[in-house]
Amino acid sequence: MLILSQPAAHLKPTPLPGSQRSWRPAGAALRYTSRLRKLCQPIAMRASQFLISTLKEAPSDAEVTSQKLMLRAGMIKKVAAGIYTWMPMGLRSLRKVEGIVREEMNRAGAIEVLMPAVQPAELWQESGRWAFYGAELLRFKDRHERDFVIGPTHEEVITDLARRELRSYRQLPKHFYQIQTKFRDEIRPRFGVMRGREFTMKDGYSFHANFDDLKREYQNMYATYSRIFTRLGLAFRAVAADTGSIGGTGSHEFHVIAETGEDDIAYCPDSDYAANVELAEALTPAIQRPAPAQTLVKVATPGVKTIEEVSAFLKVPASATVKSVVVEGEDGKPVLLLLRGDHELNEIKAGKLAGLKSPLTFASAESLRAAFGAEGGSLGPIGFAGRVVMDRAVAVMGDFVTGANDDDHHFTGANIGRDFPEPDVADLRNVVAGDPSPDGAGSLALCRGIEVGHIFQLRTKYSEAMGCKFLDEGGREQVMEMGCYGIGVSRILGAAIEQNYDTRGIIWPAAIAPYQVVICPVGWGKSEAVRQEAAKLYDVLVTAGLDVILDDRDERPGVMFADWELIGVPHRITIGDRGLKEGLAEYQGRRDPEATKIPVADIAAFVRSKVLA
RNA sequence: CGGGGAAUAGCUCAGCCUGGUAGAGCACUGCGUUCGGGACGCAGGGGCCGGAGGUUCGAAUCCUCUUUCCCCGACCA
Repeated sequence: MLILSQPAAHLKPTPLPGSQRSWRPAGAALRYTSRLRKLCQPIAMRASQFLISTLKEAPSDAEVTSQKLMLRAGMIKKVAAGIYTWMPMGLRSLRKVEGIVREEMNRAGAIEVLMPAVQPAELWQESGRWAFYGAELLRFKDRHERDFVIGPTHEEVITDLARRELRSYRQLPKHFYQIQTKFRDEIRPRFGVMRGREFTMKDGYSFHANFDDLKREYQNMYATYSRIFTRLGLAFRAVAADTGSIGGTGSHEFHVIAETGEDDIAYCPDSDYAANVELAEALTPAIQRPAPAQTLVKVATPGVKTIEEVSAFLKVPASATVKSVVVEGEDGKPVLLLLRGDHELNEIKAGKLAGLKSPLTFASAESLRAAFGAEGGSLGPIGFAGRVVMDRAVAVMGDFVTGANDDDHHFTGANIGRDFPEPDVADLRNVVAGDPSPDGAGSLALCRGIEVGHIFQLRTKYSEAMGCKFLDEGGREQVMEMGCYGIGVSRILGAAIEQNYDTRGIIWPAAIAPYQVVICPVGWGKSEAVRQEAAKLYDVLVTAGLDVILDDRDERPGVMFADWELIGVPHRITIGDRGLKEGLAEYQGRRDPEATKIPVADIAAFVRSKVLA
């Protein structure tokens, strides 16, 4: 009914899929070869056949640059919190990252497998992680009421595979990897693909007859990861890391350096040293503790609680104050930790102190009152009878300010030894910029990083728990040594953008741009000459093996330029009547301030050299 | 988990206080004019105003519940 009511002019013949628009240059031969190439070279594309879905405004819930740009460029679409569809444009980049990772993993001697995303609970119960892993592990039951999980990682499945398949030292070492979708039910998914719940990860697991061989493979992966991130065109740093909840010893994280990173990294500009701030050692200062010069004075500090307030009220720098942190000991008694006022407690380091409750637990207000006779904000070591541990930086302080264990009072001129007993000394704080590098090569600087890779020496944590054993040369049964190696494939795209963008949009590193080259014909719909030149150039570049897209949407130049700059294609060629009259085309690299005029006859070779550069 | 905010067209938002059957910009469709940096005019299509209940003659608007999303916090003496 609707159709019948429409004027006949609205009824146009529907073009067949893949058919050319009527104004495409005629000629059976050209059409034939072009279609043939399309089959042989599926990477090349005409924009009118592709899906370009750019947005002028980013959805309001997007927070960080990479997320906004990926949404605006139409690379991803949000489906639920932390869950995205990869749009055609984004998928091309994702596949390129996967391709590089796969190539280098294969080159390094690892072999690819594909494990299930859904895993039976039994395996997780066997490793002990069913109970240990929290709500991040998405669990569900099937119709038979059997428990399953959606895999956040695959140690259990691969160890199960290895114990079934590998029985002899002759079969070792083996390194299996996969590129696969993981699910972690993050408390607060954010930053688009950088902290999604569903994400693509390359995870590899190696099995060895002895520790030395594990260490050899660890080095192999260290080198492989460095090669991968170099090929991806990212500025990165390998940092020594805490082994965290996964367990094991020996671990490096690979971080892409970016302002918006979620991790703090301490590195030495003068050496290779780099470590997660949580792990970087704060050395003992190379100075002696000064002799006491002031007398101990108790001063009223009404309403003054925080270090900033104390510092402002008494007009002393925060570095001349000592702050008190009270945690619970194994026996439930409070333990006082002393830190310089301007330093932060490192809970990982503190948690490793002997005799403390694990995990590290801060004392309650009631127990503070009972043990110190004062509230938080007025606590200090003087007069406290329990155990006290001070940071290395505190150990060299004299004449400092600290809480008086009396509400609204502080001491000035406090000194260790004279005013309270000499406490134990430990490394309790986060390093700060300017601290000496632990490798002695200079001083530390801090930066933010996005973790895109992680390598672990797992040792026998899982093989032991799950009975993954082999027979050695002597016929003795031994537990395998294991390593595991992860790369956040989808996160890499977000990280790459955080590192490479401008006001116009994304600036993809060449290796992972969805297309290498875009041809923008100005006046496609009305100029036969433009169509011919553009189509010819397109065919030449496709034949040359370049990853090229021809923007035949017949949009105005401003729209085309804005779209492709947003999408971040590295190389753009503009062809228009104006230039053709003089035999010229234009080339503009994504980072170039303006276009360069190049003779039409040379443009293909010119672009080719740019792409290969 | 605690606290705050939001939910209206594909996207960004207005309307809500002071109830009266829903708007703008961008996007989309048609026609015309334009045509080298996100064009213009005219004419259109598109929303059970997150869901459920209540108050009312009448609810996007007021009330209750619910769902979803977002933000902040979870180092502090």
